[in-house]
Amino acid sequence: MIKQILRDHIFQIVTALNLSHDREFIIETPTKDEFGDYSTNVALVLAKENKTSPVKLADMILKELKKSKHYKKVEIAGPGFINFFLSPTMYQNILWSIFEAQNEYGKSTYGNGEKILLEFVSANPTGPLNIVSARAAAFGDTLYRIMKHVGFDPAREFYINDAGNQVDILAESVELRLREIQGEKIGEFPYEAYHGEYVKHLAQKLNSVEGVRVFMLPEKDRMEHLKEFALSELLEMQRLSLEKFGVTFEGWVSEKTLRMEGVVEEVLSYLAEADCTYEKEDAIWFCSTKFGDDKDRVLMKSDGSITYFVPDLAYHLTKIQRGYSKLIDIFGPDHHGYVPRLKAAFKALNYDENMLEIIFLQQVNLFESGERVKMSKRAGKIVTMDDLVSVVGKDAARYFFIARKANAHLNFDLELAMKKNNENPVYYCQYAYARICSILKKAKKDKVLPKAFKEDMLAKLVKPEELNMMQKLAELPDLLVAIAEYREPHRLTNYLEELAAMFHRYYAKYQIVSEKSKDLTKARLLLIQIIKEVMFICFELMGVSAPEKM
RNA sequence: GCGCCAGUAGCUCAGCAGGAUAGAGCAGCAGCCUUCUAAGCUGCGGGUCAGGGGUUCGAAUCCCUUCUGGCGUGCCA
Repeated sequence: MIKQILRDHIFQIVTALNLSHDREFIIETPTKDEFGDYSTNVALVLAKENKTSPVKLADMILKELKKSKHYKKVEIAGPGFINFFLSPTMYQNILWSIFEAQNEYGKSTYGNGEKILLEFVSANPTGPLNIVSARAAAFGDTLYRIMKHVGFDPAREFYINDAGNQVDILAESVELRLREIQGEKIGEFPYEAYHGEYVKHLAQKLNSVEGVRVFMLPEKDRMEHLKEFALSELLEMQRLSLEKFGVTFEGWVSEKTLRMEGVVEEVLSYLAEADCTYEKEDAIWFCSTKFGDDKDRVLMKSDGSITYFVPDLAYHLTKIQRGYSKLIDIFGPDHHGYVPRLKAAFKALNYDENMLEIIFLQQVNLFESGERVKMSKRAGKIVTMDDLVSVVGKDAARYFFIARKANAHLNFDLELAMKKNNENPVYYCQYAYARICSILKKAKKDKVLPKAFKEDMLAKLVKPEELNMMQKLAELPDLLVAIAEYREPHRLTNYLEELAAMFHRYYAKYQIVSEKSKDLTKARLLLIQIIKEVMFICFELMGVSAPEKM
């Protein structure tokens, strides 16, 4: 916001001075206060192409900048940086515009309505969602919300792997448990089967509804029946877990349905037409190595069944057909090897491979009393998303998951997430919000809260802490754009923590409702009202609640 | 072996897209409630940005290389 104003101004000057300006310059907020509120490297960057020294060039630009009233001071520093010290009036104007924007603040048309498909979670419907899925859900959903806020047209999708091997094994696992319940000796439960308790629960449920009738069906029909039953149950369970987590999807796409629509054959024929398939050892292969993959991949196995890859590729093609220009897949850490073949297929079929963007989330390690919590999927010992949410709550879980950048391992400290003090960043931020609400409430009760805020009330805000907060508040729109563009939601939690810290410090140092000056009180109440609104937007974008009382 | 990701304070992590003397929180030590929520605030110490080379006015950031850790490398999904 402010950066854009400064950028435009500099650009105007550079053009007016007839300077060559091929290279990009930046506006940044310096780490040190003495370097101003903002600074630019424009003179450093453009010196060479204008055949002059950075300091001389900075001097030329500075002369023009000084003509403006927006700046309290502009100066040259170091090797040729130009530092800006903004006037309080400029900050006050911006603050007022934030107040007027209300919940619309930070919204923009940056994304130009570009249709973006975010696919995430897409877990196998063979068990409860685990914590990596939870991370994906929090990450994908927050990214969705932020992208939408800055003018993209994103959609969330969950791809259901309801066909194929894993599902067969699921059905078999349920059948075994069912036989067990009905008193049959099944011996040792097979190694590959699903060992989780939830399989027993499924079997119990089926038993209480249908009992032995299940086994009156012929084998083939019985397996279909079991599959259908288990899938719908588990899918519903997953959907509920996500809903409790505040995550919904615009679309649930079933692999089985895709297969029935004949897309598998289509994809095979496309690849064949592009002359990218061949037969070997009774299987049909895709020569993905021609397009950068490590090895060729099987499309149709020697037993005539299809690999996971084919319907998944078909699914991706439907995304393009539905008009999405960017396909973002959010994957867990165990899918690295899968990307080259997808990209290879895009190339083979003459689609721009850059349409496909993969974000990898690294694994999540749970820690309890400094000890890593061991999980084992086969033994059925996984900490599920529901477990986590019931222990630490939705707010802490969502917050912790987006607080780290995607491609870093996430050490999830369960105790920290449950703590209710300033060590826990979620509470730290929420507490700042609740404090503001409390002050506003009290001000209203004491009849010092103005009926309507007016812009000129802000003139009283000149303390450095106040100006710094205004600057921080003004950063949000640029930040949201950067988050959407670089797919880095974690920067929002950083921002919120910084803002909360600024407020807590301010609160400790200054009295907001003061008997001495009514005008100052009004100004400060307006300021915290705006902080509240901005914090609310942040919480909303993260899917974390903003409590008015704690 | 090959591929992907990571390595920043004792610990957990930021570092705004190449900028000025690298920042928080926690842990440690010392303080602050008769005052709008102490679920808070203030002060002090703490670094070979894994090592080495390169690119340039300038590198934690970009390139090369070595080391360490995690993950992947199915006719599983």
